[in-house]
Amino acid sequence: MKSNEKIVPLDHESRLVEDDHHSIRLWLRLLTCTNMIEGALRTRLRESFGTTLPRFDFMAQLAKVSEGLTMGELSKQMMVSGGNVSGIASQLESEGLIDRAPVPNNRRTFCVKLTEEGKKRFSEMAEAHEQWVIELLGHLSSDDQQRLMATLRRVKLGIADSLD
Amino acid sequence: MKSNEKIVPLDHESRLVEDDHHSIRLWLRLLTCTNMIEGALRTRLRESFGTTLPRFDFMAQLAKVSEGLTMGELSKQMMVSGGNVSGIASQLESEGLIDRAPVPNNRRTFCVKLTEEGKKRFSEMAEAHEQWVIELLGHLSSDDQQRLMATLRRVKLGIADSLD
DNA sequence: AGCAAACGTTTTAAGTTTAAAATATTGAAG
DNA sequence: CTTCAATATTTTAAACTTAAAACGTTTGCT
Repeated sequence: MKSNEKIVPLDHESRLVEDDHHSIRLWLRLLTCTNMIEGALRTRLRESFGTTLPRFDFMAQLAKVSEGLTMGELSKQMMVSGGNVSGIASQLESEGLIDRAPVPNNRRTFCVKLTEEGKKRFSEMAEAHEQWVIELLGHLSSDDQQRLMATLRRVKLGIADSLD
Repeated sequence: MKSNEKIVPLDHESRLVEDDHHSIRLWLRLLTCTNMIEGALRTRLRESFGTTLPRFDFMAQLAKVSEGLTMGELSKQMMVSGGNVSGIASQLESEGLIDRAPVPNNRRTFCVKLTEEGKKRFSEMAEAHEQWVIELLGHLSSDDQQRLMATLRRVKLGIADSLD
């Protein structure tokens, strides 16, 4: 069974088992919510702008930082593999939306930035994207949003913690 | 800017704008949490059992329902495209973990079930999976878990609502 | 200087995912 | 009975994703 390597009074143990199932259900619900939002955003990005979520995310990271980012930083921010950002970058570069500039004292890295065209295209998409997210999450009360934000912060820190 | 098609007193409007950003930040945090958990589970499933998250999810859906499911039901439950379950099903079938049986009065659909071997393999994985999820989420207090569950329920319903 | 380990990125191979087109079956209306 | 729309699934093409290997670069150590 589960969590029974420790011997505990029965009601405590059954409580533990209940909590265990709660963790799974919580995870599945979290996943469902994320999938629903992701799906809605993907569909709309495609229909409205003919682009994809990963391309949008890539550009969003760059838009936040005017100095540009290295491929490694992008990979970390986006939480995807290095090879992944590499592929998306080639596409965006060939479309003239980003620019890879060499860095003075390090020939291994690039400084990736949005081009002017890239900034323009991104800002068009970003406004629509923000409205979509508000449409999807804005029905929550301000209090709910704040509490959720705080709880997810604890989730995030707890996970980081349990991954050493 | 944003949300300013209505004219409202300035402090209300700036409050609105703040809430807007909160929605985006909330979405990004939700996504981060989900990605972290998904990544951890994927890595462990691969290292411990040489399988993948989608294959595990597919089997998990079947394990919940002894009568079996059709491909369409699986697709809906897993919230992925039909073509996707189709591909995963062929793999699992060729490995002898699931079984596709024709349905009496409808030659279009299959009834997909776990084989005995599939049930055995799944139950081994399920226990480890549950422990991993508890490890990742169990640090939240029981109260936090319950509140989070309730709030995510509202999120889910609100999204379903805003998608018509 | 020479060399090994670490770093940053790209490439590769295998697999996942999607949207859309294709296929096959059912049901219903004329 | 025939045809046409709806249903259930599979196939296809393009894109994304990962882990691991390969590559060039940097850094530190002797």
